[in-house]
Amino acid sequence: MKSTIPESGVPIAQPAAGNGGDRQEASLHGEILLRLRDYVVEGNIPEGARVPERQLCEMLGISRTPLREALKVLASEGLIELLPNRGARVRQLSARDIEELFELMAGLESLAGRLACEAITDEEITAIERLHYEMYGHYLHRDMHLYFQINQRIHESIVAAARNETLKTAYANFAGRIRRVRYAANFARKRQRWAEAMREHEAILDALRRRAGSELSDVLFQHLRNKRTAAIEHLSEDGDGTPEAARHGD
Amino acid sequence: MKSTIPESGVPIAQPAAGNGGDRQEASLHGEILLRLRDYVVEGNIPEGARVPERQLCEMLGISRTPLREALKVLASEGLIELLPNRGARVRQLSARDIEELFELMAGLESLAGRLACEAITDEEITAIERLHYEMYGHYLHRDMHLYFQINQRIHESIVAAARNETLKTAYANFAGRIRRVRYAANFARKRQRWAEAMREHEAILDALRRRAGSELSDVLFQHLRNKRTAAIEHLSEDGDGTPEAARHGD
DNA sequence: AAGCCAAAAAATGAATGCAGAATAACGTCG
DNA sequence: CGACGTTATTCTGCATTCATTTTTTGGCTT
Repeated sequence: MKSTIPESGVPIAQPAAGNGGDRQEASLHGEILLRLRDYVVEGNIPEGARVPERQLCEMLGISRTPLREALKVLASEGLIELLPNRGARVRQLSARDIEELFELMAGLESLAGRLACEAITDEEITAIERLHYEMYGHYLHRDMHLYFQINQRIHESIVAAARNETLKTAYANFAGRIRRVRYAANFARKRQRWAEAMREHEAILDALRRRAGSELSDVLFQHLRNKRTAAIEHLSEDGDGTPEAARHGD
Repeated sequence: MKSTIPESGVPIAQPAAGNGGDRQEASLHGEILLRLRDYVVEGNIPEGARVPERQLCEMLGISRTPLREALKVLASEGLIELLPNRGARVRQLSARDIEELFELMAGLESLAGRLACEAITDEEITAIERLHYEMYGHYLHRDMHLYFQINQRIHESIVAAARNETLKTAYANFAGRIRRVRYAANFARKRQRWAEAMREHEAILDALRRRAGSELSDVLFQHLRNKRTAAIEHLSEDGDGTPEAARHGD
């Protein structure tokens, strides 16, 4: 049997106690949607692999109807592809696709920064400052894993401070699409780039403190664009490997 | 009054010769999706109105299965709402929703401008200049309709020049969501605001010519933000509706 | 007559069934 | 022995059917 889906994990098919921050908790197709989305985003299905409906139905213990509804939605979100009469495949992102997504994310976060400057409270800035220093500590200790975790939280905080739910949703959507490669992108950072990123983060914080919207917008965009560049380089260097650098000890 | 959908028009239910620039032309649910999306975006269904599946099925001459798939997608696109066990409704945008969408559109177009500066050709700039002067003519003649038409094309040209299909798609998606109110937003422009918009457009063109990415990003954002403000003011002036306005198409 | 409860009708959500396409399996021919 | 054409199986796409939920309608009580 050429099961494209690893049956070992079985992260789906459980009651799924508390679902995430999305609507549609009640209906079955909504539940399925949330689980399938997570399942795909987490990378449980190899890229470009065929996703047989039958198998997923058994996995989820449901009929094909709600599953197919969920698949349509996932396709509209850009996570999977629906080939006519040939089923669903996990969307394979070309290098250009990834580049475009990074640009888009940079634009959205740049926008978030600009908006945040108009609405952010001193308390929120203080919170971000705390995160920043914590991140700096991880940087000094060369703890990439924790560093990226905090880094993520900082960027999320900025998006949250923009006070724009629509933006937040869109941001989350696109973030989901590139989540796999984003992982690689993070580890693409060499020492030098890492130091650079830290300096950029200080500039971000500085602009935020001064509520300098345009400036923050600019700095954020450049920061994320650099990240993108690093990611692209990394991807073209070695297809997928996450070598010794992946161990956060260093 | 039960039938929330005007049966007179019947713009759907035809062979639908050439469908638009989207994928999924082959499958039935894809076809349905395109038609339903247009149908909703064009404002054929009153806002907040219930959309009975049965009626749409008859209208489209299909069974409920593909229709429901299309509805799920439209919901994920934000055009309609799916209330559990209570059917689909055309999404009612609150003032805040509209504001958020305008901000988002401004951000996307601001991003487009920045990216465009890196890739745009002289020919494209010349084309936009031509559009600009044409628009200026309509401005002088106080021809709002043609003015807005050209205005739209200019903004589309900028998005196209960004060379980012993902951005373009996202832009189109959000544009669809606010298409109704956007029309109102255009006519919200009073004389004074109109002159201001013209000046801003010149600044946009100027920054574009110099390929000044950050600057163009800034100018575009402010330009669209002003537009937004005008729209919001306009909406709060005469509460809701503008049903007759929707007639004129674009 | 107004309000409320109950039963009927209709609509939604999900499962099953069926036709057509695509893939796999098989046998034949070169 | 390999390539190709044919058949069989699997899978997708849509329609139909079944089970709940909601909404309506009718009747009853106050």
